[in-house]
Amino acid sequence: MVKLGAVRSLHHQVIQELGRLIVSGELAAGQSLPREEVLAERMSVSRTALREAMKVLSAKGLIESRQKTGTRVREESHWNQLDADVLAWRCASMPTESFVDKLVEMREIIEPAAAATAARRRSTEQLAALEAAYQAMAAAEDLDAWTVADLAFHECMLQATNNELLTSLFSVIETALGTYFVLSARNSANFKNALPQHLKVYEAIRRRQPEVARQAMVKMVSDSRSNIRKAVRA
Amino acid sequence: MVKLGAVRSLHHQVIQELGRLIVSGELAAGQSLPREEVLAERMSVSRTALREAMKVLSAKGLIESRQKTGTRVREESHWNQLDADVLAWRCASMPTESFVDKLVEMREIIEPAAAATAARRRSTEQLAALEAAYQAMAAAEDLDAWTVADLAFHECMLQATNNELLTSLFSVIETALGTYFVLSARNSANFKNALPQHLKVYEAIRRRQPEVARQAMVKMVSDSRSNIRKAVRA
DNA sequence: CGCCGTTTATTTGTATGACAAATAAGCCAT
DNA sequence: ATGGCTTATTTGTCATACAAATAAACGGCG
Repeated sequence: MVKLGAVRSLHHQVIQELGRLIVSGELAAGQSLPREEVLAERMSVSRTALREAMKVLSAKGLIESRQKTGTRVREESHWNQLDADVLAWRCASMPTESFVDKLVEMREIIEPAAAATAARRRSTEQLAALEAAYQAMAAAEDLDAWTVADLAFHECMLQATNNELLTSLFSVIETALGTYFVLSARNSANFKNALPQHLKVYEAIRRRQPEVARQAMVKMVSDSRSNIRKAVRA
Repeated sequence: MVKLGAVRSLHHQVIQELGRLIVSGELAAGQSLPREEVLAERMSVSRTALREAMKVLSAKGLIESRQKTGTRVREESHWNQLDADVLAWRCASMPTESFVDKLVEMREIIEPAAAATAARRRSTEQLAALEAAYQAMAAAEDLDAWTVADLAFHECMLQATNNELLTSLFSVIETALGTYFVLSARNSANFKNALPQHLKVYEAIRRRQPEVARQAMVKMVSDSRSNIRKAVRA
């Protein structure tokens, strides 16, 4: 997932570097950055590349530039917390339980509601896609295959809500949690434990039973929560 | 809310202009933009300013640039749907009922859950802030005062969840809905209708009763939904 | 004729230098 | 001490040149 060798471009590197520094707190809120010319030289890039990066960080709410005053790190409350990069930087810098709890909390709120909505709105095609994903999970022989199918299942379910905001939100949360999922899965010997629960969710969505789908999903998420917590602690 | 006269900067204008064009569909997905030099001249800005804008749009997932190939508009599924700008552009370009419904749906999912979480986690200070907001609503003499206090109430409640992801998500939804709220409020003669429901939510959070808070909020949101729908149709 | 490596042409990426615009801070006169 | 004026500093914008990547054209070879 994480492209290690692939250095996409200079300004991309700068975005990553500065973003990480800010989100991790090494550059505290309110603190002002060196002026562009100096910062550019210090990072060994041209002012052009630096500025392109700063515009992006600015769009993410991390910094704020004004003429004469310079560029300052903004308060945490102004950050685009739901931006994929910002989330990734947080995951990298605070692998504490508390942040994982917040991610899981989001999941607990979103997924059951999404399951219920999907049960109400899914089209025939969407149901077929969901079934295909389930079958792939059932047929999975190794952990990697199962993980791929699992993600596909959740993706299909979200698309079946026909609300792209919901889809987008969850994909963000999922990505962030992915960091820890890898860990949790590596440890679990029998990875197909959750299969029956996925079946329950699928069946409820097929039969258009929102409340049944919601309850099944509540259970599934709460189970996986304890797994993730165990993995993070370890 | 919307700064009409304030033209922040050139690249900011470019971001807005191109962003709007893409989200509205006037620049279709897959379509490739003119090359930078041409596009810059066509928009009467330097290539530098244009590029700074394009990097931001790229970060929002709207476009994708590659050497030799040029810059293309990305599929809708790659957009950062939860980005404040993207949402704003959507609100501006598709004032259809269906999008409002999606926003309201998000609200129906988030707010009750947030109320319940706040009832569990709120600190004494956060409760005090919530009460202050409620008192301001009760004391409001005109619509503007009430609107400000109303927003403050919801803001306080979300902060009381102590989950900044939740806070951030809702503030985005709220901003987007704000466009329509204005309309709905203008028409309602007795704007203080919702006051008793806010009291119920506040009381439940004070007494640390998650389920009561959730139910009260469910009711409040569903009431406001019908108001908004009426307003949008009008 | 068709395949495959090479060259070329085009487009984005990066660097540099110059100037415009805004504005905080210092200065000066009152 | 205060209010307006000047100045110095920093970001904002522009123009130009070159580097790097790579799709497309080319050309040699089986």
